[in-house]
Amino acid sequence: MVTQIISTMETQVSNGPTSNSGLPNGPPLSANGAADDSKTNLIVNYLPQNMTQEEFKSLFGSIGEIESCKLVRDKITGQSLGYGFVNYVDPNDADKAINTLNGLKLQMKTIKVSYARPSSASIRDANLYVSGLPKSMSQKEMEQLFSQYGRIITSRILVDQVTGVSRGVGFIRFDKRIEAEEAIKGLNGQKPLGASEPITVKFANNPSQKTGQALLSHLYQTTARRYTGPLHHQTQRFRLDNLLNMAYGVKRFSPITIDSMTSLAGVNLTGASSGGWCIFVYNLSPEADESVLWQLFGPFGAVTNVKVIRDFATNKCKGFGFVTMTNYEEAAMAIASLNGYRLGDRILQVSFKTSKQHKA
DNA sequence: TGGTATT
Repeated sequence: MVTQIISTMETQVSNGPTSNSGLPNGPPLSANGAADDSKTNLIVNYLPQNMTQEEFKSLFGSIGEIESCKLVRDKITGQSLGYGFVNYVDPNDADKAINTLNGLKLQMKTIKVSYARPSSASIRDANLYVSGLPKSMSQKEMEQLFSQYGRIITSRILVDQVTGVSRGVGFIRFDKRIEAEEAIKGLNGQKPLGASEPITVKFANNPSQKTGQALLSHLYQTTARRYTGPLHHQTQRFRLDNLLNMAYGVKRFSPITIDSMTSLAGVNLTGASSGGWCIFVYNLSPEADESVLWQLFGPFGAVTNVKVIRDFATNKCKGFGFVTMTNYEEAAMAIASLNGYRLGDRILQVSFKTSKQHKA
């Protein structure tokens, strides 16, 4: 398992050689001679911690041809930093990826897909740590306070995990480092309007001063998770309820693109394993595409691949597809939850793939 | 001082 992790640490996926900038048919060039990928290059934020480069490429490759993509990882530990870049060949596919994958729920996360800003030193280290905020101040109010110094990319107020009350601590990421510097000059030690205490504004700690212990802990968890065998049925059902609540929140039968949950069928335990657990999904509509499979199965855990089987002549879905999931527990829960599930006007049949599936 | 927004 350690070997597997290390072998993917420096993986980069790219189709074709480095572009011949400036040659006929090469990419468009901006004024300074750099390739202009502003219409094709996307940044993807809030990825699940355990998503791999291969899963990342598979998800975004389902939209269109990828020029290159990279899941950004910690240089030392190899752990995902939770974001990545996808550069498409066709600007239309970049636009399509934003429209179809932005907001996609994967496990506990809702991913964000947007155009990447041109890479530049001026946009680095622009994240601020703010403390001493009035507990009553909302994220919106905090943004209003800081927006006079520049364009805010993200903001967050930390809350008590139990009560949900503000801890008076937050983060503000500006578009440009100089904007962050100006905000420190203007707001550090100042009292917001109506506040009784001054706030502290400084640059946020750079993430990732990971210790060797953190690396070992990560490797241990990764290794331990792979060999979990079948669970007792009761345990499975309990875990299923928990997972649905985690994935879908209180309205657990109403995920974004799914209109109703009609049944929770039993788990078919006959599936085989090799490089993951292959799941057979039957009764998809002719219009079904890969994104629907990502949306259906993504919330249940690590999905490494999805495939809609299409008719060669018409390119319409032949009514079925396959999903590969890494972990047995997650695959079993996805099957238990999605078998019998009504998608549009169709009742899905979902099971582990068997060698004689067509007889069903 | 969190979850991870510039390769």
